[in-house]
Amino acid sequence: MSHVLALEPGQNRYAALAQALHARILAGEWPPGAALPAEDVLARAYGVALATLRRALELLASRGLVERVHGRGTFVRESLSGATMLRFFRFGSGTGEVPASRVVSRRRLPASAEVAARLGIGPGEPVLRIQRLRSLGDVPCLLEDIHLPLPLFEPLAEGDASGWDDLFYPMYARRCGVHVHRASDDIGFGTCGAAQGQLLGLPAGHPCAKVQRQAFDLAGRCVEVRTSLGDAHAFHYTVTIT
Amino acid sequence: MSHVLALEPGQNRYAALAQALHARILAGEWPPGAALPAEDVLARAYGVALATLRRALELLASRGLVERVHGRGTFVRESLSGATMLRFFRFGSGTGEVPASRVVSRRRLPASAEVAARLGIGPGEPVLRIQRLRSLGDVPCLLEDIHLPLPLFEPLAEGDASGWDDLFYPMYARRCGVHVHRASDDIGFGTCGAAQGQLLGLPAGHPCAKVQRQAFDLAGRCVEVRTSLGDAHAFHYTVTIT
DNA sequence: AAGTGGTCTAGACCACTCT
DNA sequence: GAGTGGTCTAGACCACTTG
Repeated sequence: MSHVLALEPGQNRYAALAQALHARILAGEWPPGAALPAEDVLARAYGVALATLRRALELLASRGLVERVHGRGTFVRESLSGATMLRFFRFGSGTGEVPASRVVSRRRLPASAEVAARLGIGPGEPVLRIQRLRSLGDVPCLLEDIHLPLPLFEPLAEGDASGWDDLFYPMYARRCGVHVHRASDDIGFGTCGAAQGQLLGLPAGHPCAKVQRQAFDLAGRCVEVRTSLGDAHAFHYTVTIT
Repeated sequence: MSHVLALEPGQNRYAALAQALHARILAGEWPPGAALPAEDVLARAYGVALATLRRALELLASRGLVERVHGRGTFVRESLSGATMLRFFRFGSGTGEVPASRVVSRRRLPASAEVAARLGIGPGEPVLRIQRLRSLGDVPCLLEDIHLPLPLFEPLAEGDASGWDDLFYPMYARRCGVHVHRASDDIGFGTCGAAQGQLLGLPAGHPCAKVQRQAFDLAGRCVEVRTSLGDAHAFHYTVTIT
């Protein structure tokens, strides 16, 4: 199989190559987790030097689109897994304790204007709302409010929710074929309402950190919107600038 | 001038090369802002291929140690400049308004245990404490509490402080020869005291975002410790994970 | 025009993984 | 041993900046 490379004026060959491969990944030619053809095969297919093709793949790797493993191959990245909201908080003994997770409620409902805007769908379109409480050793610490667009996440709308995984993203991939590839967390401050406080074991009006997340798939569509609430005094986050 | 490359077993040539150049930069052979020798000169000096030397320089560039400019050269990075604490807050009209800056107090004093620990000096050693209020259009929004180790920052301890720059880091470089190269911001929430609230125009006990910064020079020594306080309701920050 | 970094090639050899 | 990505070389040519 031979491919022609469309070289826009002023564009590098490796950038054009990366763009071409990116498009083929989005088209589903190599699904998440699958291996791309070997370097020399791809290089011959596009008629470029090995080093040029390697540079294109390194570009895709630096963008988090593929993962390269010495001796094994180059793979399309699977969904995120290590992105828990708990990294924003200092709870418990500091040991890497595993947080328990309980689904408090689950309902179909029409998207509010705000949720629809963040999901990129029309207001009133059906979504699945999941409320979930995370605890460390019986102490509730984080309340999550999750909205999922509904035709897509139908498999989660029915059936037993008590056996769900602690990590949602791998579950989205397995049960709905949705791969979360990138997420954007917006950190802010607010107070909790009475009902929220009750679940968290905090008085109404207690200061809370509020993290609003949008999660995106490979194609850049927003597939999840999530608001997490936790005691402001337990919040901490470190940024390094250079 | 020819240089020998110490190749630890299992180490790449470009990594060793980067390490060697890093050491020469730390030693002051090329001060911040200065240009390194041209690629072919360095490559010949170390007896490596051009591509290998380029890879070493790209490594240093990715670590923020040098900056490469097409057609001009490779330069040791100068101090940070665009790292204002205001990026953590949503104040004013949202337009890129320039914040005014007023030094509220300046005093020599012995380092408290906490400040000493963060600065990496002994407790009780002399430091300069600067308190500074930043405002947007007459509205105070950010209170900064800065501690500087004192033998080093002597030039700032005396003289008129009213004409100081809005950006401190370029001033540190110009007046004290200290180049801030990296900074770590630790974000948390708390409340303000009575005196702090008075300066910020907030009631005592009002919820505040607290950003604790450590700033480091090229060699990794902590050269500044800073605590910034602002209204928690104005706080917001976005992180993207991938 | 001279000097700098950026792109691209062709090919040799090494290191890791799997079976 | 066969197949993968990682390192290194030598050299040609291009693009940008400066005098």
